Amino acid sequence: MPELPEVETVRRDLYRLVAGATVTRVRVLCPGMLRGGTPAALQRSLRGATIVQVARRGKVLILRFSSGWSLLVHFRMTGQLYPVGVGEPLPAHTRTVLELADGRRLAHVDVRKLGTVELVRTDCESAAVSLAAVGRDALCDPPTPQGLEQLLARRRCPIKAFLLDQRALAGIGNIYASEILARAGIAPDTPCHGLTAAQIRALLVAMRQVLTAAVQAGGTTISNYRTGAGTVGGYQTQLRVYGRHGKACRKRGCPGVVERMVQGQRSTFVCPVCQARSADTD
DNA sequence: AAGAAGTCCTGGGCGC
DNA sequence: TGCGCCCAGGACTTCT
Repeated sequence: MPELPEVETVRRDLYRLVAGATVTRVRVLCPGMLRGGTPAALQRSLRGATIVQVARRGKVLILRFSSGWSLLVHFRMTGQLYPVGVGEPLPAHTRTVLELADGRRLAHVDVRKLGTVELVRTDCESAAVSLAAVGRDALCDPPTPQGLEQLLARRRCPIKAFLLDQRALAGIGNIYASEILARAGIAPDTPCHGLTAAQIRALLVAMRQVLTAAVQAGGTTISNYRTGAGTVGGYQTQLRVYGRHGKACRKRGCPGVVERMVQGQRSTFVCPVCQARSADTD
């Protein structure tokens, strides 16, 4: 479940490992995952081109090529992207392969095929389908407390649902939404418009702290996330609530036991002590 | 118009 | 041992 810290880790690894590499051939093994393009168009646009930049917006990874084309990769649940060494076999569930001039292959692996790959001209990136509903980046371009307050005042949905909505704030998924709310001490089902100014400031601080620490740790590996170097992340050992139902809250001195609840068909993990609903938010 | 619910997809875990 | 069921959840579509 790659979210912002995982995609950022992949971005940094790929920049280090494949920037400057030249594509000699593109193999599309699962055409159904392509968005707005054909295997032939990928071949025409990327063959002979050099990877010049690796960027990210929200959870979307952007490979920019010297030919003036960009490849937008969304990992959804199980996507991975990493170079495979010369002579090594392609991993199971490889969906797209960029063969490189030095013999390595940049493999796009996705067990569940929920991810997407979109070819778009670099000068028209903002018009891409993959970026159409992507708002400002939660890590690199967060709103001010006043700006967030204005956004939240208009929304009546639970704050957890707001954090998962990529149109407002891009990059946060189910794991980090739980973690950010735990750190901020906010109950996930608090209606957006019921948050106090102090809670909104705490939310922004928690968001920055959690996302920054997760990027530093190389992301969270719960099931099959891999970094751009093919290794596992390290943030799973620092998770405060996610996946820890029945275990003690990790906040120092807190006697709470983490609970699991279902909200919008998604698991949410919460410490009932740190994240107690205040009486006036109902 | 906003929010809720359904859909896609497949490996792994679980119960019988 | 093996079968079948259900779960994981990001984003899109459809419904209310």
